[in-house]
Amino acid sequence: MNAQTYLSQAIKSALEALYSISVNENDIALQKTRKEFEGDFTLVTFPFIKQTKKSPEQLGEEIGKYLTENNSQIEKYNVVKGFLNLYLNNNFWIQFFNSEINNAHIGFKAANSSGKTIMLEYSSPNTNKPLHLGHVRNNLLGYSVAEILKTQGHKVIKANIINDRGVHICKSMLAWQKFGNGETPESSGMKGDHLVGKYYVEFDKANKKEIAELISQGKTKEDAEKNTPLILAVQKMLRDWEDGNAEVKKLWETMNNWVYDGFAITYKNLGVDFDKMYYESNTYILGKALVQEGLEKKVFEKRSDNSVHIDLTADGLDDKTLLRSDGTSIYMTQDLGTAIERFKEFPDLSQLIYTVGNEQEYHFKVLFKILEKLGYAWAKECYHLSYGMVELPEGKMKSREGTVVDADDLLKEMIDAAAQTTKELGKVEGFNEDELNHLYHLIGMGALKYFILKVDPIKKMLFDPKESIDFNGNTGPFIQYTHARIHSVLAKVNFNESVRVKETLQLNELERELIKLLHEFPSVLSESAKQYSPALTANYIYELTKTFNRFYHDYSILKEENADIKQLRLSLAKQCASVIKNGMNLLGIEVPNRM
RNA sequence: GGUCCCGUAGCUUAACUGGAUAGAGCACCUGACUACGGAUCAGGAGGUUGGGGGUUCGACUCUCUCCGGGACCA
Repeated sequence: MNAQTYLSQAIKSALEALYSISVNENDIALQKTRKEFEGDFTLVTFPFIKQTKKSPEQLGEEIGKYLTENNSQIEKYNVVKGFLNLYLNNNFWIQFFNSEINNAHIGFKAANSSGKTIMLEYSSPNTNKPLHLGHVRNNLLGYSVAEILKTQGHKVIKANIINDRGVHICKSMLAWQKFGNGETPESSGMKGDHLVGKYYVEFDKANKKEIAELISQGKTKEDAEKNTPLILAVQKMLRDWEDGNAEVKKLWETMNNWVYDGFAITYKNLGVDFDKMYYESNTYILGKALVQEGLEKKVFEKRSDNSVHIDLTADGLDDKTLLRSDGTSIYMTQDLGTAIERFKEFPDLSQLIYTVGNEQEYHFKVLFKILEKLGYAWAKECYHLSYGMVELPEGKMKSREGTVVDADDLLKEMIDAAAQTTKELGKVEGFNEDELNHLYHLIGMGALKYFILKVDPIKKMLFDPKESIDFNGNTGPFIQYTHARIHSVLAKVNFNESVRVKETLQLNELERELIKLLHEFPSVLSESAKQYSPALTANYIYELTKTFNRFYHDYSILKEENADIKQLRLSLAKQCASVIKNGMNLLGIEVPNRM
């Protein structure tokens, strides 16, 4: 049984027996005992002083005495001010450990056992330029949260909606037409997304010249920006696209396909995947039907100029336009239509999660509110997985100032750094070329992913390339190294993994600590899922790893003479390695057996 | 003008739903068993949790206000 449950129940009966007060088990504040005190869990007694009219210390003493006398597994207690520290006996922890001894996935609930289906949308790039550092955080976060949700028995559909239409891609197309001379990824040797991105930049450059030209002819800046020949041509191209002009569509398809080929490589290197791809060119029309629906339900109103609105001022939001007077639609309208469509497409869907940066918080607040007003019960299950911006030591990334960190460049740098360190340390004799490359990739990505995911998603994070390449301390490679070291120990012996540990064994303080940490993993996972935070999982693995390293340093596993203790240590090492591996996998990180 | 997020050691960060002396890593200083893998381990120094008020047995956490950084809506 879970230790907190066991203790809560015991405390509940103690309170009833001693003071005839009845409390809800959830109101019993149990926390891990801090390291400087002796104990496993601590009961805070302050909440009960009013009802019992006793001092916190007295309560602690009385409850502690009762608990140790009436519960065989509670061995001893001590009281410090209003804190009652409870110490479970070895037997309790060994029983727990034995119960999990053959479990290769401690803390994981059976796949699809919750009956809940969640669609988690992430990545969602535009097709006019390659992915950058900001997308990397999005991708890692989305992937990891999806994997963490699966551990709770949810069925998760990873979705990616690609913004493949609009002015942005037309800019690349037009510039390519004008200046490209038929250049292709094959002819240039450039990755497709980078090639298309190059023309997006070309467009911007050429357009700036035209703006300057117009201004020198006496136009205002504002006027000039709207009326350059290039801008007018792009607008025409967009209209042609919407009218289904065959030539434009063909170019559009060709260039988008270059981009998809490029993205596929980046996704593969990042190790992220999707169950469902959506393309905005297929879904942007869905908004139109939605507007009709909203008008019929009298949730939206049509103004005299034919524009459609919803007034959300009563909800502390604004008056939101959903259809402009000229009939052109708006992101919000598309997003509404798309959300509704998804619940039609997957009738068993219970939740929709959007992984999008925090600059869109307002957008999603409005989106969910409107869905609610339209009467969709699932609206309250929609969730914006919001995350902070990634900043560089020199400040924000700005594409105009060329300070954007390209995803592909970044991955390569990380992998190169991993290769260099690995070579310096020289521990990989016997690896062939493929194995080496795989190892470098795994370490480089481990460093990058851990660096990004260990930070609370909501916070903006600073990305210092120098620091991310550090492989010591609280880093991915540190954890990977520990795994490799455990593996190396286990590889040296034959031991029967399913032999249960002798229940009368005395545990030393670190063995005990490690078992307690393993016991904690299930609740870390459920909390991680509840908070949509891979950071909780990351920090836990680090804690486990650090504790294991201390244990490894202080005690010998293989040279232990007592066979029972040796068996315990081997099993313990094996389960620690397993939790480290499973936990890291949830962050999208592989762990090696050697490095 | 309105709404929202963030502020913790020099730097990067943690703290479970309000609990004990605010934990780590990097950098800096000092050490470690004739190494089950030193990408390791131990110790030192480093904090008025942006400032001030409030709520209470107790506040990094809740609340008000101000300062600073950022975002969004017209």
